[in-house]
Amino acid sequence: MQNAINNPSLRIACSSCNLRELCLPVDLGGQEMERLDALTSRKRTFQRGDYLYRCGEGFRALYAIRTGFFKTQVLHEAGREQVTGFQMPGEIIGMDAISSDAHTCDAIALEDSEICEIPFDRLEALSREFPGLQRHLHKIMSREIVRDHGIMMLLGSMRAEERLAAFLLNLSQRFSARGYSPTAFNLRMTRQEIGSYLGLKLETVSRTFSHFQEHGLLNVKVREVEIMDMLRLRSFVGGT
Amino acid sequence: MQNAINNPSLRIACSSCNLRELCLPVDLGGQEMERLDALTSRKRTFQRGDYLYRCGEGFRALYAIRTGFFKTQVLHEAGREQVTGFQMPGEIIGMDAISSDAHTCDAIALEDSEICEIPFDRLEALSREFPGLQRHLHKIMSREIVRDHGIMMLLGSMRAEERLAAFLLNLSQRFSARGYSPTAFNLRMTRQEIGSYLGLKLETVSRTFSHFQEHGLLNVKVREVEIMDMLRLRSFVGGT
DNA sequence: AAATGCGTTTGATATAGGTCAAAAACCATG
DNA sequence: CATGGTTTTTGACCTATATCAAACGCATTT
Repeated sequence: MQNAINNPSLRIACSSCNLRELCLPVDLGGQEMERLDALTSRKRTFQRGDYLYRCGEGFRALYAIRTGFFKTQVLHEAGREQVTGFQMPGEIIGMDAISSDAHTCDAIALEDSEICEIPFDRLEALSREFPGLQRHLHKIMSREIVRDHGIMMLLGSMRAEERLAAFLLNLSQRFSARGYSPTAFNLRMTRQEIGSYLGLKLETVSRTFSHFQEHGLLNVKVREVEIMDMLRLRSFVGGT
Repeated sequence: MQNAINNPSLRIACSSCNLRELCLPVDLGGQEMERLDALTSRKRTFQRGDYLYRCGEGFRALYAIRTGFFKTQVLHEAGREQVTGFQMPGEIIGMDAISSDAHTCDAIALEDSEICEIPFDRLEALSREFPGLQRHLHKIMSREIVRDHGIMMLLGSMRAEERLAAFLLNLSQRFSARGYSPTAFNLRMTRQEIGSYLGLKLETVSRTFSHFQEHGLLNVKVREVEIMDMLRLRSFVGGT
């Protein structure tokens, strides 16, 4: 954990960040952008397995992912855990903690990653000055709510194949938005983690991958996924 | 649908609302409260089955429930629907719509109900002036995110009995916070709706109620529920 | 190269909850 | 208070997914 203020090499401004279009500064004007730069100067790096925050920790900041991959999970008694999301560059995490001033889930790096820390009180102050930023912050929180509703739909009323198809299409779309291939990517998470997220056991996830492969929808080689028939995969989710 | 501005009998100010402690104005100072009063003057009443808003409708306002009961649901293709929540007095709904300027779910009255409309642009303007209100709005949105994570946990990793127990305890706690009995209440929603919310079929919900009754945990008579053994019900959720 | 260890795949079997169907209870209306 | 429609309960049976178990693949260490 380094102090970025003393380490100029880690200072990457929002204004020059290549995730600008996906992250907090979307749609901001020049003056707003400058002020936001001042706010997000602190960067931190994480290795696979490191915690960005833990359930119960005090709330100070939101975090924008610059590079890498995280998962968030809520813990129930006795090791039962539920993965609530997988986050990738340009996404903001930590909003769960605002309501009680403490984090209500864990955030764990799935690979070596880098984040920008956004002190929340300063973000609030800035968003009082700039209505555009304020609205954007509200949109980010609202988007999280909408995303969660989608997962409820998935968990509450889809079969295993539909869930996995929806999951893969969601990843595909997010990779695509970041300039990566929508059809070939590799998974950063284990079958176990996918299963937890989708409300399935890891064996079911593995079997469903195999089914998809048998039916020519995908090529899967452990963590490497190639979508062969996007349309048919889509028809699974909306479909029959 | 009446215009409240022309109907003084419907003008109930936040400052004199008995839900003050649960709703938007919690922790606000005198001046903030007055300004909020001016903003929430429009009331609307709904009958059982009426839509407060529909998926796709443009976003204008958040809604505070004054009396009654609502459900929210997201629609999937071909009639498949997922109930995402049941809302009671003092709760704020509509935040899903901020992200895309359009509602992403339906909100439907489960009984005759009354709401306060809170125009969102004016709420944002006011919260730029009053940091206390701003933080409170953020907390409300964050609370929704945390709530959704709890439901994901429930849908992703609990068995039918645990789900229903968690559901009843949640209702109990919310009735209790509103000054009603935590042990005896009646359900405003059908078995079907409970099932949709909990990711179960209505028959399973009905059977699980019967099991609980056989084991002396509850007395159920269709919509009337009496919790007989709160501790044992709790141990179901955290439990075994 | 062998050994160790984690994650994945696959198979055989079990079970929680789904499905289908019918009866019973409840509710609104004439 | 009879009627028709909806909701709920209960039963019998079925299936999707879980569980248990073994083998396999791949990466890392010795």
